[in-house]
Amino acid sequence: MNPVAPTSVEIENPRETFKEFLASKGLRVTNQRTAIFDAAFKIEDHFTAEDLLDHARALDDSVSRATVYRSLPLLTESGLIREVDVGHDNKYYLASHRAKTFQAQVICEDCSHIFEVDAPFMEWYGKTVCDKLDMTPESQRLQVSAHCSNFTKTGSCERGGKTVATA
Amino acid sequence: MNPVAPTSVEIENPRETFKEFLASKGLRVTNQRTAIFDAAFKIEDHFTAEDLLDHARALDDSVSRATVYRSLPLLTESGLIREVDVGHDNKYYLASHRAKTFQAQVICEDCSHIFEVDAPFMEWYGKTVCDKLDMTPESQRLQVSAHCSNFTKTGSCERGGKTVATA
DNA sequence: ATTGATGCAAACTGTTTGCACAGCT
DNA sequence: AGCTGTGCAAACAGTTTGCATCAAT
Repeated sequence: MNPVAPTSVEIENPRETFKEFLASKGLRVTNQRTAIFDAAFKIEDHFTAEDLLDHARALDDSVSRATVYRSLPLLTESGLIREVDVGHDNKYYLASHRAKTFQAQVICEDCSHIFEVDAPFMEWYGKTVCDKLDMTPESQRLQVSAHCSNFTKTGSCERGGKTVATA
Repeated sequence: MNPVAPTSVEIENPRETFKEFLASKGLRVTNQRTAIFDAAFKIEDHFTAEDLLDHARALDDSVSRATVYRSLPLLTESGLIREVDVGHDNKYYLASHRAKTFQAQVICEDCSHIFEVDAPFMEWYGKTVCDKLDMTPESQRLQVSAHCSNFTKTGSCERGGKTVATA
């Protein structure tokens, strides 16, 4: 559909990839880490640390909050989970296979829903601006806060559970 | 220089404007509120709540942390101060007369310095994307995290105190 | 004189950390 | 056995709030 859409990195065996990542850093593959990873990879939406704790506990009830917080940096470092900083109260995360490389977020002010939309030009923009400042771009993010016209009318902006919109 | 640069709203008498804002909401003009506003308007850089407390106390040492936090929403509501959410640990603010309407931020990962740069296309982008989702854009922000090549070489990326760069 | 605004300190939220114990390898 | 990873609870940072007092209108 979109001829220049950024490609999402599709990983064959993500869990194995995670284990390899741990091994490569000399870290152990524990039940908790596996449960946390499995949970994170399975959640279809953007999630918070607390959400992740809930889901991970459903898989292994020995998982503690501390371990979730200690694992999150590992997950993001491995590239399998990405941090989506909306600037709101707490941080959000999203499994990488649900997001493409350069995407912007549209945050619904009414229901807090986060839509991921393609924004391939972001890379170019970051480079252009950084060149002028003699800097090297590391990452960029583009976020639009918006109101759902559906919500304003009907008082609800549920979109049938569709979370990752490719507008 | 820039033919389509967004214009910064220049206010003749900002302190008076703030007083009028307070009056219009039936709020009292207190010494503390005035001190906090004066401090905020005078700070040349992006500032945190704590920075503002320091500066406000220099003008009126009776100002408390609680009042600063209680005043910040007033300042942003009045439009005289704007919130610049960098997603980092704490929130940053900036006097509106130091920022233009559509600007992006380049955040130096090395010294945490925030550069404001023109990004007039943001408005267009927000509208375009929101149309597709049947939403109404409220605000948009574009942020680039970057490394300062100067810092990497010399271990310092002070740019002569220049904070608001118009790249 | 009213009634809103303030300072203080305690509460709160999200996250991090010290410590003793559990469990990989 | 040795040492990493864990759960627990306490610590932490930034922000919010309840309450008695203070001061703008």
